[in-house]
Amino acid sequence: MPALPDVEIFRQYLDSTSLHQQILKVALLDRSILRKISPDKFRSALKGNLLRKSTRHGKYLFVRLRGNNFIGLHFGMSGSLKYYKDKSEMPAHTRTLLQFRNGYNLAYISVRKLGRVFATDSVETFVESQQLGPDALSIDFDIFLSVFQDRKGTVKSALMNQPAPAGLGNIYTDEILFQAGVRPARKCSQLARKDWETVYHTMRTVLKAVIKRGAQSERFPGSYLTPHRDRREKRPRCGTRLKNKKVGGRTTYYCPSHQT
DNA sequence: AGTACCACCTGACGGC
DNA sequence: TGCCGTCAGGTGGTAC
Repeated sequence: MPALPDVEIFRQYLDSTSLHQQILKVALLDRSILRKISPDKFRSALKGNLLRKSTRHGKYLFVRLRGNNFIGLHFGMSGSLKYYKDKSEMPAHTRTLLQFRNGYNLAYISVRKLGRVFATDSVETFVESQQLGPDALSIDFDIFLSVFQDRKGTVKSALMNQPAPAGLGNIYTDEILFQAGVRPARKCSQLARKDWETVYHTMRTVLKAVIKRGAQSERFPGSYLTPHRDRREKRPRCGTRLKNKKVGGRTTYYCPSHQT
């Protein structure tokens, strides 16, 4: 699930469990998750160090170690963090593990190994090198509009395209468009400024609401689309059956009567 | 520039 | 029960 809201929850989780704790040991269980850093450098960067401050940009979580040393975490399609004490609680698919002085551990989990761990000495430089645009919760409307105005593809592809507002994934893009009343397959060129205003404000509202609910879909308001993304349970919302189809290569759900 | 397809991986699920 | 095909919330590459 790791799009912007999920990563924000991971960030808060990391803050509330692991910040300012001394790292005694680093276990790298699968080195294939590392990017732009060798296993030795990764271990030595963390060992004996503290996690000093966390920040998030889009779907990336950054943790400052000391000085200008940062670790960047990306969670792919199936990643998460877990803080636990007893060895027996180590989650399946833990790829790397920090052991703290207080006896607790922080596991970075990536089931499908699509997550990645980076090192960088500047978050700004890293964000540029990944060609990420402003974060979806930080971008202002004028920039937002300028990104989309001249695009030729569909609204959904444009929103999901990371250079634009960074952080939206498949699920939340559908949710935003559902609540904004815009069909995912509409062409960007068909939307007026007023429509983009609606999409923009809906994007902010949805992301904030989802974060407030811990990014757990079972806690989302009943009017949300997300809990009903299921091929077997296409639940109607306004008396109409939800449709699903591929848009931009991704499974997409929408309400044909409510979204135009 | 946009799109379509493949690849990276593992697990869950439906069909038979 | 078990095997098999398909699909999954992300990203990056290539080819048209």
